[in-house]
Amino acid sequence: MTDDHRQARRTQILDAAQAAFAAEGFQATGMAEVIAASGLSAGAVYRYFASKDELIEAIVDRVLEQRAVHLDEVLASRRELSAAEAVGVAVELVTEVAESGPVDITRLAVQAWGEGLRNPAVAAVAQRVYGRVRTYFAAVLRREVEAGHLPSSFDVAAGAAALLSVVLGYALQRLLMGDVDAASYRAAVADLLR
Amino acid sequence: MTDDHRQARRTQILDAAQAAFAAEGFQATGMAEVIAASGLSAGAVYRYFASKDELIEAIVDRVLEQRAVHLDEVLASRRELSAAEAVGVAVELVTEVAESGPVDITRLAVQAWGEGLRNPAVAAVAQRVYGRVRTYFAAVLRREVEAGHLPSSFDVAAGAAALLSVVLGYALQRLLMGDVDAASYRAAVADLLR
Amino acid sequence: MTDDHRQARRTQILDAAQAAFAAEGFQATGMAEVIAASGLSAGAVYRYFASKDELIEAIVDRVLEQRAVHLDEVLASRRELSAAEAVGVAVELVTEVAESGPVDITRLAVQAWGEGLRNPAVAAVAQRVYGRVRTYFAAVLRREVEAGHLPSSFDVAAGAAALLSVVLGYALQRLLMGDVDAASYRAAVADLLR
Amino acid sequence: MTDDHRQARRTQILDAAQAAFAAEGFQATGMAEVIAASGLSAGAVYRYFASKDELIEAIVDRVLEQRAVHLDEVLASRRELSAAEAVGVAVELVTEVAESGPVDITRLAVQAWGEGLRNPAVAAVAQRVYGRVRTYFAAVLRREVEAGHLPSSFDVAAGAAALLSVVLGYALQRLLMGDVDAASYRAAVADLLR
DNA sequence: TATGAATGAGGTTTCATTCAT
DNA sequence: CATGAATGAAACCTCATTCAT
Repeated sequence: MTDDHRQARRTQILDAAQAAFAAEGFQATGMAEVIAASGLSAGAVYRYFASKDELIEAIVDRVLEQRAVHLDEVLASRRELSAAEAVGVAVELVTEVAESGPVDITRLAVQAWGEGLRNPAVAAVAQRVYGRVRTYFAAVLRREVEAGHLPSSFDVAAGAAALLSVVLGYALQRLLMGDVDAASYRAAVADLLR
Repeated sequence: MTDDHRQARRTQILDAAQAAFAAEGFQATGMAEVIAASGLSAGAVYRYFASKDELIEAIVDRVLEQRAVHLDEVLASRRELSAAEAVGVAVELVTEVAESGPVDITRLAVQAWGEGLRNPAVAAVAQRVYGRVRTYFAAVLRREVEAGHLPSSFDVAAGAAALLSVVLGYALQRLLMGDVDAASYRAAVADLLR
Repeated sequence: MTDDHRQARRTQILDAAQAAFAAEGFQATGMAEVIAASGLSAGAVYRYFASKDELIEAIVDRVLEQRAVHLDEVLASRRELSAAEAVGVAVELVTEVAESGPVDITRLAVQAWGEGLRNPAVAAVAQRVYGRVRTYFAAVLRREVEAGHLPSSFDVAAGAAALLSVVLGYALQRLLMGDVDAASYRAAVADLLR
Repeated sequence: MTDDHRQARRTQILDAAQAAFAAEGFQATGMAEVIAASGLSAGAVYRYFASKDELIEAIVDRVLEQRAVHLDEVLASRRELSAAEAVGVAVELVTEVAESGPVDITRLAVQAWGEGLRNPAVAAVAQRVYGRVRTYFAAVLRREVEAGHLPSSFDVAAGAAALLSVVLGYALQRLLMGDVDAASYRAAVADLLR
């Protein structure tokens, strides 16, 4: 059959798996749940993904990649942001993604972190995608150095990691602590970064 | 038997479980592995922990609690820290803990985050412990507001969440990305916070 | 379509199945392997053989029948053989068949024996074909009795079974033990039968 | 628990598996059938045999080994047999074993031959046990050579293989053809070997 | 109190076969 | 006539947990 069909089926399965894995994590979710949620048969699911691990990797890749692409798009439309603004945009995006759709996809990211500690393929995906986000933050920080807002000795790469922390930490605390408000968080970050 | 004995056995089991869970995560680690690592029998382990979930909860509680206590102690000895210094101390503590001992306990924290999304008891532990850390950061920030380094409108609670993000994000990126250096990270955070 | 076409397709499938089944046995070989080896689609294979069992039966029938026909031809050209010579010719034929072609078809015979124990249709094929071979051996032995080389009380049918054993046992030991030489075996059999 | 217990359980499982595999062959028999026949749970069976393959190997080993030991004992009590007598004894033993017990164990031997073609461990067992039987037949034949009943040029190893063929071929035809009588077969073999 | 053998439901994956296109 | 995607029962095996000793 056509490649379109293949993509459609993979998407159908990934959508189902995304919801299932987001709810319970990768290891605690059985393939039976994914299969039932997909509306397909076990055989059909295994035609498109050779194993649960392959499915997990595809899910992580898709979710993280989509978020990064999303961030790229938003940032491309908003030029010359300050560090505080860039982080704020990312925080806003996390919030929007979390609240859109039937399941909160940001839960998957947290699950992916744990999975990445035991599955090198998942770790590689995280490194690639988060690396790209850090590269963007690094560019923003470089401009801040050039503008004299940060010392010339400033380590842009380490700073980018710190900004990424602020974003990932927001996503985590939003889910785990449940008491973080996007607007307050953004405002506080802006104040902290001057 | 005596309560001492009971505590000794629980510690023995928790130590074994800590190493096993840190390596592979909670769900992917079998009780058989924990039991073998503990040097006890299945029956003995189940005498002290009624279920795997109870064991997980105890592990998470102990690990997070120990870290918070550790942080308390260090901070109690270093009065009147700035926000940057407080975060720096926490980052340093994460690094020390990670590099001490045969297994990197910070891996457990990341696994606990994922587990907390599906297990309310684990989430409660995280909320309690991370809440305490945030309370400390809030106190630090309050001093910064009083000193005029931050506007009087500054939301200390949200700011404390952001500082916690910087610490947790460091622990995460250290494990998952593998390219974050504690000293550079601390320096960059100090520069970013002025 | 024409009957020729049908025969061509069946042969194409049987050739593929023969190789696959010879390698791994009937039960351990999946239809997927047969289908892939045949170069046809699953649907096509099932158009010509209603089930795996039917395919197995057809394979066994073809292979055993071909061997028996082959033996008939060779024996028809060599009249008035002694028992030792007849067995020797059969042993030679087994060796030639085993060593000709990309896969050793004699492996299929051994697999067919096991299959015959659970599949009456396969057993029936074996009974028919091996029965024919025994009939031929019986004729040879009858001549030996008439020539006075064997007592008149000699049970020709049982003797034929024994001679068949010598041939089948050769095929088996050649495959399973791997240390039987056709020439030595023939010579030893000739000596044993005087 | 004690080693006795372990042996008892293994025997219990092997007995059940023996019956199940004899009926349907190794590949066509599901572990569920073996487990049900054993009266144990799945987990218990897998405590004593790590995999189906390991169980198959243990079954083949036990069955072939028991037959060889049995043959050794019978032959040890009957010294100075002729080749015809030795084969006769073996044929008799095959018949007795086949007819004793609730399932015909000789079926397992035929299944083991097919399995040996795809499973090297099974082939190794067959080589070892049948090799021992051939060694015994070789000793018998050596005596026949020394007694002048066979030429001094006689290849005892090849001759032993031929005698083994007569025994294995009897077992096979008894099962597959169903029309071989032990007494007639033995008499015919005796006549053929003079 | 401690053991570890036993449980059996549930895990992931494969398989012969069908049928809409 | 031919395709190959889809089926879903069944395959092998693991697992958290229990309980007789």
